[in-house]
Amino acid sequence: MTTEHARLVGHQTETWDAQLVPTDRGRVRQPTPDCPVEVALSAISGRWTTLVLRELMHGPCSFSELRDLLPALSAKVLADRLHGLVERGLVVCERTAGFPVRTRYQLTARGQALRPLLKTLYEVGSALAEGPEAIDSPCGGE
Amino acid sequence: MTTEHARLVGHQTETWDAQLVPTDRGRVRQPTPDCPVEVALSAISGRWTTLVLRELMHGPCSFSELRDLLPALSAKVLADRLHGLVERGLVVCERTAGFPVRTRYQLTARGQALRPLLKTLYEVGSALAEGPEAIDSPCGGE
DNA sequence: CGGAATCCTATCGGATACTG
DNA sequence: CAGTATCCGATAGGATTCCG
Repeated sequence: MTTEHARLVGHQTETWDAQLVPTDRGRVRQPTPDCPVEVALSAISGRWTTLVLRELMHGPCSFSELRDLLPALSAKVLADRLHGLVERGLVVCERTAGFPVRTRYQLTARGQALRPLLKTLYEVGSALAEGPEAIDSPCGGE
Repeated sequence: MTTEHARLVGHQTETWDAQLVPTDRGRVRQPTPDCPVEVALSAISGRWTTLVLRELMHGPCSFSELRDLLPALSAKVLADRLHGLVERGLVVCERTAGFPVRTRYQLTARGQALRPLLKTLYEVGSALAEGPEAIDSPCGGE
């Protein structure tokens, strides 16, 4: 009875895993935008986003530097990603006045907060990749 | 010069952040399927997936139980998600022989490996949600 | 240099209806 | 109960071309 789920949904008494859902914000039955998990997911959403973030974690970059670091990423998609990141306050962009224009994309403090997430993605992904001993599960079956 | 990036890409000497990219598998310039980060991302990819995983983390569920727990999730999408998870060896499905048919979706050991990821998503998402003190960044600008 | 504009295809996810 | 089948609108994201 240790991991029993008393999830009699139609009727009160719902227990939540304190590790997965520590606060009320996570007690959702739909992918609502204000659920912390959704917030984090949308921060890294979109193809190439984690790679762009990885480069920026390393230090500020100009548009072209990012293009050089990720040659297969098209200008349009890079601009899309960058705009999304700026929109969410994860990155700031500074531009020089002169010509040719120079840009400087840089993580904000909030953007830096994504570091542990990238780290965990890597760790968990590594664990999944190396261990194809799938099939059986020691879950808490009754 | 502590966090300088000696990323002279066109020419050798690339340094990698040992925390973000500890192994060769992550030294990629594109979203390749075998990069650990991509492996983890594809494990949780798709709308509703993290919610389905959350329920399964709590214990095995039948198809209908999942539908009750996530009422706004359509049968089609739930089936899609479940199939994807089974395909990747994160979940197993058992069915009773009799009638009516009963199912039992359960996380595998690999599926359980996603727990720390869900936890981190929640934590990082919470940090982002509560701290809109965006703008300035104490990054390692030169 | 640093993009924006346009176009085009693939896939996603939701609604609805039906089946073993 | 546990799905499948079909349809369909909305994006995502890549290629290409042009602009300040």
